[in-house]
Amino acid sequence: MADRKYWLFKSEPTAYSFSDLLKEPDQTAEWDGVRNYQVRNYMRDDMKVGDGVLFYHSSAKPLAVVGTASIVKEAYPDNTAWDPNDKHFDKRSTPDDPVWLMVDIKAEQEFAHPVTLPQIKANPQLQDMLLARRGMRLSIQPVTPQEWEEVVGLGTQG
DNA sequence: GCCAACGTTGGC
DNA sequence: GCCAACGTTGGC
Repeated sequence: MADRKYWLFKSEPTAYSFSDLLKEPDQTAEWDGVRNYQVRNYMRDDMKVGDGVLFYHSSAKPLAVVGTASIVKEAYPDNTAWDPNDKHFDKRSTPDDPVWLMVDIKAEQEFAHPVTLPQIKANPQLQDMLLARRGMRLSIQPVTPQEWEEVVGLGTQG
């Protein structure tokens, strides 16, 4: 599809890893817990079924993109926001007026060669990746088609 | 509406 | 464990 977009999803593997995703029924998971407006807006306004996802492990060894996934369900209310027992509970969000959204992603492939952060920083083709920027903390970031090609190439072929 | 204080993220 | 870079909060 011509207008397929690409994203990078960060996750701390101690909280949720790519192998956790691979173990899910149908290798599909709800990406809940997003509590940042910019990230919510990316999900709400720009993410479509079929978009590509680079799955990145943060605060981990190694820091690396470890595989790919795709969007299989577009933004819909994040019900964890109105669960008082949930870590990400937010009383401003209700079923009638949801503030926070989530999408579903499905694993596509696990990289034979995880693409590490130092590798990304050293690669001239990937100099502009938001991930490599100091202070870039968004848990979901847009990725260009060129960056996608490069990272997937490195991940699958080394 | 400004901005200092605070909490969080996340690489190092 | 440190701390820079952000986003959010709350006093004024």
